[in-house]
Amino acid sequence: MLEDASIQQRLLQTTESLIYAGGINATGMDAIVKASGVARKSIYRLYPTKEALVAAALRARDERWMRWFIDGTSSGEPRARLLAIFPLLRSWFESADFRGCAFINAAGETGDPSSEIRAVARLHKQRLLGYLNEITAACGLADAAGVARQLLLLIDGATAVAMVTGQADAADCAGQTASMLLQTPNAQ
Amino acid sequence: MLEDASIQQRLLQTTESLIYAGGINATGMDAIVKASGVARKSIYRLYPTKEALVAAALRARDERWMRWFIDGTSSGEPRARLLAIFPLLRSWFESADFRGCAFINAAGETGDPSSEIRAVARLHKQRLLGYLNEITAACGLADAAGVARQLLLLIDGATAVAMVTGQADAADCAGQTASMLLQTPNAQ
DNA sequence: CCTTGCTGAGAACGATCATTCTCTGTGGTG
DNA sequence: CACCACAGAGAATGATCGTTCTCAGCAAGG
Repeated sequence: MLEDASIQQRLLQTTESLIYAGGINATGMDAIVKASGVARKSIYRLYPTKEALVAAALRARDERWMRWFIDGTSSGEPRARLLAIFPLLRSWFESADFRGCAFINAAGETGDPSSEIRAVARLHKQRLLGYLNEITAACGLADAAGVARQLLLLIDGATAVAMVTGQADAADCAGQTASMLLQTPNAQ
Repeated sequence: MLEDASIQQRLLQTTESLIYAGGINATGMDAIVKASGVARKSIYRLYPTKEALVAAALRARDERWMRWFIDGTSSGEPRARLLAIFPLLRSWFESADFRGCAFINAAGETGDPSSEIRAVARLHKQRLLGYLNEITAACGLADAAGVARQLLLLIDGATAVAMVTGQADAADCAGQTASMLLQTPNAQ
């Protein structure tokens, strides 16, 4: 028997990329079964419903995305780490399968605010904000929490604009804005 | 006979609010027929397919939203108009049926980049950017076009964050960032 | 060997999807 | 009055949805 973890990872990975590429509602269980090679019965034993499967796939994406984001912004002095965010985003925007923020897309597609999917999206933004807070605090900024929130706006704004318009240089624009924020008397 | 415009407006208005509240794919034609009181046959005579109907409803929302946005930012001197954007956004975020930017949501739900829906979303962002450009140009900023793009990022970022987290004060955060942008030596 | 439990493959289910069709007015124009 | 195009209501259609069920194969434990 293949280990449990293997089949589960394969299922979550397939689900994640299918719903990221085509949307949640437009992705049927048939497609997930066919693309992942995991049997329907196994899927429903692991997750009681499609919504639970999608939520789990989004949680897996959260882990992967945050790891990618942290890896790309963890070297150098704090200020350089902060400004490294935006070239990193640009490389993401330029990748062939870029389709915006999976969590904003998922939340936008989900009507019910108390849905598990919305909860995962909220958690992702909280985690991202928490990490941004670490960096701004390390920069010694007077209002580290406030600047972190501003950075979150710039990141999500650039991601949304790049998704809708296809212009990857939205990342550069956000980066310019961020460097202005660091030049204000905000710095300690 | 009720005028053509009346039934068409009623249809588009109903479609718009249903898909804004529940998403495109989750909103069935049955629901649109029932909520609008417009017969199926009439809908399909006006629009050949659901996608065309949704695109038309989004175009109608574009007009309505832009009018609302321009109305709320058209009085006073240019700089005041610019800063009036963010309280206006906040009032939107606080409204009961706020669900983020309808165009980002729609684009995020639509996999095909060449879809008509994506085209409407692109057009909306272009129109918004064009209007922001008018304001920044009226402010006499050195890099009016660049600041307009930054404002667009802040607006979309605040809208996305407010949608996911439910925190309406994302608008205040974006407003603080915008007023910093105006204090930099960017001003002419 | 036999049982037990999980696998993949796929059939079956009722519900709902977008779309087309039929039927019954109904209001305006000749 | 007769005609015609469109209105609303809803039935029919074939496809697809999420979910459950069946069945054969295979690995591990007694």
